[in-house]
Amino acid sequence: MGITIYDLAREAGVGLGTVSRCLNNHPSVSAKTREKVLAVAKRLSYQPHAHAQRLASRKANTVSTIIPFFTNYFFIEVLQGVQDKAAELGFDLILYGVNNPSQAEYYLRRSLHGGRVDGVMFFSMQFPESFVLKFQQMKLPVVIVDSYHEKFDSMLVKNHEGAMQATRHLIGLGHRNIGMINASLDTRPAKERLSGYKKALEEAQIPFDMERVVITSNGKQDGFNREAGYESMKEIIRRSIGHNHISAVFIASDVQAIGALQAARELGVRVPEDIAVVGFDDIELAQHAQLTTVRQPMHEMGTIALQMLVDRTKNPDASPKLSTFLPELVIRQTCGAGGKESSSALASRDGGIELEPSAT
Amino acid sequence: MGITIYDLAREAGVGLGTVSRCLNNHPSVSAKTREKVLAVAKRLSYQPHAHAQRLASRKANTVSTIIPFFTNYFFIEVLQGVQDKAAELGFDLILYGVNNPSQAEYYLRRSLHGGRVDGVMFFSMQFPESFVLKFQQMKLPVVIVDSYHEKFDSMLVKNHEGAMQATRHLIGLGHRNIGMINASLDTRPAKERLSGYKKALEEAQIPFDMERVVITSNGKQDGFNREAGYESMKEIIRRSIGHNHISAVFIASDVQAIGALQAARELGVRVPEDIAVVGFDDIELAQHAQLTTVRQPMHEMGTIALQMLVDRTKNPDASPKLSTFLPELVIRQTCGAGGKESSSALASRDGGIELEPSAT
DNA sequence: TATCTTGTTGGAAGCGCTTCCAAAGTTTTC
DNA sequence: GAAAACTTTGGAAGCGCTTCCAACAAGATA
Repeated sequence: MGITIYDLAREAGVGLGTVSRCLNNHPSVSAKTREKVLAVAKRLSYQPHAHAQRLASRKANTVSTIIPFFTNYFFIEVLQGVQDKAAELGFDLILYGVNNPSQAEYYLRRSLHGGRVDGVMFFSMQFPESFVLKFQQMKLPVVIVDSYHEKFDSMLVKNHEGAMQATRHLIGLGHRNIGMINASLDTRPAKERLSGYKKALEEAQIPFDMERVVITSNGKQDGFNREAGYESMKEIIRRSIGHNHISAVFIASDVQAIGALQAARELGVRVPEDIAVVGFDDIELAQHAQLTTVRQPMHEMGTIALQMLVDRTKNPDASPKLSTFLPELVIRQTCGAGGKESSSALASRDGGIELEPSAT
Repeated sequence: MGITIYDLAREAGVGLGTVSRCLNNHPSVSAKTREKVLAVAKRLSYQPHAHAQRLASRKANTVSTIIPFFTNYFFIEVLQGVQDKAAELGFDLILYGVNNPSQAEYYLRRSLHGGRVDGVMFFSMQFPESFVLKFQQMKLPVVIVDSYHEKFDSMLVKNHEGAMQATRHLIGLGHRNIGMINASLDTRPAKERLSGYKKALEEAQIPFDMERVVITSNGKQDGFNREAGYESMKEIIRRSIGHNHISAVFIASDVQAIGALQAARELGVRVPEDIAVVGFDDIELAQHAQLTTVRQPMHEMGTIALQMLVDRTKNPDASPKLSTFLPELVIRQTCGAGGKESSSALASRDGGIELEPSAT
């Protein structure tokens, strides 16, 4: 069916190896020959057979992305970054959407064997210990995004610092009774965001009160979903009645915050007048809801994650790197600070790449 | 590195071909031999090398999905369906996110050559004529989702009918002055949804007035975005002042409707008391916004689209099929009909698969 | 001029699998 | 009991490429 390098070789009057070398920019061909071969390739609109290349070269030029519930807006935006970078480098992206842990393992196995991919990007989940050794033995690169494992390259947002910024901001606006809506503490982000919240309170010598922290981890995504936010906000408002008045909430994710705003609206509680709200993530929706939030540079995280993975293939034995991002507060209206729309604040990547996890 | 079928053959004491046949469920092996070989394969935890298989069998077991702006919620939900079905059939999914037409062509070319994929799913865009012949010559299956081309399998939602349902519903609630917020009329859905809106008015003998149709096709996604909805709603409300009072709007997509609701809120216009709203799509958010809308069965569309593509690979010469879906009205609160939350109305797939485009 | 480099080139081997063909084994038929 | 028919098997060929090695050409060196 297609044109092969044999055709090119015949047509250009050169040998088989020479054609391959021309096509792959191998140094040891004369400029003249290269030109001739490339011209012929162009004329016949030759396209290499991907699988043959991959079989012979033992490189897949493909990475897999293992992503939980990929309707979650955070992943989508990170994935867009990954996709853009992959396109730039000529990589293909295999998408493995995961609905439960056993599925994740299936896809890990699928990625591990069969030379299908050169590396795996593993998102936001605890990397299963039972696979650690296997990946190391196979020397198959892994980048863990939004989670951490000491044996692999990881990429994290400084949740603790982000949560501190958010809480400090509320404190700065004069709030003292600040609640938090969180998700399941089994997840790293929830834990870290809680600790940042605490820390900021402590700094300001406001006593921490677990009564003001509401966690609804119903159903999917460990509680990082709109319904959970909705329920939690109702609970916060309920608890807030009377003496224990809560005038502000820090919410662990924007999706939850969207639900929370809805709840407030339904109960006739005004935001920010009656209760100020700060979220976390800066998903696309946040801007429209005028939600003050902590921005994670999602697109950028995606591009860098792919780059890390590719770098790792070239340098498999270096020790694992941790790349951290410092998120940035984006002030809009739900906090009551009234920023109409903060200047296009882009989170800056902090500190570059470190060898060991930072204090987070 | 890995275990090959040679290892299996040696270990099981059978020939090379026999191993391959066992692994592929070829009928002509005795049950005994098959069992023996499979046992060995399991013991050595053999995994076939994907690229070798693909090279030898000339099947990629992979499809590519070419999707515009894949942060759009509609695509994400369809994609989830595709992904689920792909997992079930053991297919890999290559994701090609597109930001402009030339990129789409690049990915089409990439899909076309090199045996990379067995087929292409092309989403929501006009399939470029310059590629029609190429795909036909290569006999590479294409399924066009949410758009249409006579030469390929296509999958469409009956936008016209959906829009009629939405508009009729508003009429049924007593509204006479019904506006519409639409996106660029260069797109098929916008055109069809407008025509359904018109038709329903006509049925009820309400004169159609172009003054009541607002189109903001600023920027991306041909106007199917939140900002456009926001602006359009402001415009609708502006135009609505005085004699020309508009008491209801049909909005061409949920993302726009989300923006529109925001605009209404900001201007102090109550929904549904002052203005009733019906959207289109039923994205995840719609439920939470209590948006009455027209449900597209997105997940199901995805699974069926993949199935169509796979079927087509087995039967390349049959004439192109058109599969249409009848969307279904989901009544929530923004229309004022007060459905607390309609029973989990699932859109039903209508009429199955037809050979020629229906009247749409 | 003879020898050594260096730069280029052709093509065999091999990546791990599928598939085809011929051969061997088994059962059926007359 | 021999021929015919079917079942099962082994292994060569080939998928389209990369890579290695040997070979050759052309300068450089003495």
